[in-house]
Amino acid sequence: MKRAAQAADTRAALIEAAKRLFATRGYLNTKITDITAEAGRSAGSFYNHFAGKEELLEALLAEVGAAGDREASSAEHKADFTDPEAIRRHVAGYARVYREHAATMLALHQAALVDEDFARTLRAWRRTQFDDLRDHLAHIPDLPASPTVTLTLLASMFDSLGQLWPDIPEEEAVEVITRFAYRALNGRDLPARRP
Amino acid sequence: MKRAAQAADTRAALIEAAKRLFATRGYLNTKITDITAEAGRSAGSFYNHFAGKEELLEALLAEVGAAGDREASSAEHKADFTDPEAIRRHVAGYARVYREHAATMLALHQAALVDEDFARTLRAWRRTQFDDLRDHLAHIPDLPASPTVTLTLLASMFDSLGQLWPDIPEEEAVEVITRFAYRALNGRDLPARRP
DNA sequence: TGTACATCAGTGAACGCGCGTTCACTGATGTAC
DNA sequence: TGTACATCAGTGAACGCGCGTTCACTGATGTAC
Repeated sequence: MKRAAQAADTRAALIEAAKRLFATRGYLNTKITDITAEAGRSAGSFYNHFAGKEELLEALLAEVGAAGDREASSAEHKADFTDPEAIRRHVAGYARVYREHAATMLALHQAALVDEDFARTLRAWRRTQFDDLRDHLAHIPDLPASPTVTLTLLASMFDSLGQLWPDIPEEEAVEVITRFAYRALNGRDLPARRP
Repeated sequence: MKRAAQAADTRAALIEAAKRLFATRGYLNTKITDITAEAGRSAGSFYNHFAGKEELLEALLAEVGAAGDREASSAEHKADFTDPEAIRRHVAGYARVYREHAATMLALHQAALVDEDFARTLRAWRRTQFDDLRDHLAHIPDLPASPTVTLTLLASMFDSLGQLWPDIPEEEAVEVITRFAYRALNGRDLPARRP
């Protein structure tokens, strides 16, 4: 079975090359021949594995989706955002997925700008994220705004992880966003952390 | 002077057409021939006025820059973010510029993804915005994080205006973001508003 | 185990589409006298 | 004011570049007998 292994190697090499290039130049600026060159294969080889750049991105998204599912099922998922620890765990989980899949997330955002299919995919992910978070706001007595609007602002704070990292160590970024979010949601400062 | 007027007309028509298309399809999805068609001119006419799509975008940015300058000099610009009114005015000013130039801002963000020059322009704008805001944090006794990090998160909240609007009336969006920001910065709820 | 043939991953030159850009042309406006 | 020429905005067909995609070919791996 050397042939199948060879094919799998090439496919993996293309995917890794694409991630590297997406991370540095971005999805839109990366040509298919850039990917094959970076992977050390010929241009034509690409089409043995993917119908186009879109299909490659879908393969990357499948990886993230699988990781996200594992994430969701593993953590027992404290569900009350009046508890700072619940916020912290969420932000940390988000940070982990982000760190491991930054290139893919960036690529998805860029692809969504020019491709309606990926725009739909991105909206669907957002919706999933929102539905998960919505329950966690239930116990907060005095939200700063309606749940939906609060979620929008909360999500944009979570997204700023991408701007903080890697300028700032991950743990610190998580801590800062947690504190920011806790204050905004609950209208008071974070209580001192239990050790 | 009919000729100069004619040329100015066409230039204006191209700019307006571009704004409409940038707002609906985005900058990256808009072809030069789309713009000329929308403006009711021939393809070649475009190059009498702009060297390319980039130069047209720069013309749009010049408009926004001029508006922003007027903004900055007109408001006397309360400068202490322990005062909710100071936050509110800032957010409102930002909202006004955003409403009037949403298409241009969107186009700039998209252009920055594929064009290093526009990426620099965008970073420079961000820096200007930051420098303005930095002073306003000086009187806050207990910031949620270092000034720079706080600014990053604050800016991303200001940016969520673009996601709220126009789903939500501008005044309400301003109010919500103000409250969110006040809580996050000062660690307590917004005092009741003086009438 | 050996031979003959089939299959398949990979190659890279060639093809062709989409779109930015050019350019010879038109007709209207401006200028010289 | 009138005539002859110059200039300029606009036109749209044609050109050509960049890049995605194809395809005939190669050589290695797999299969049949």
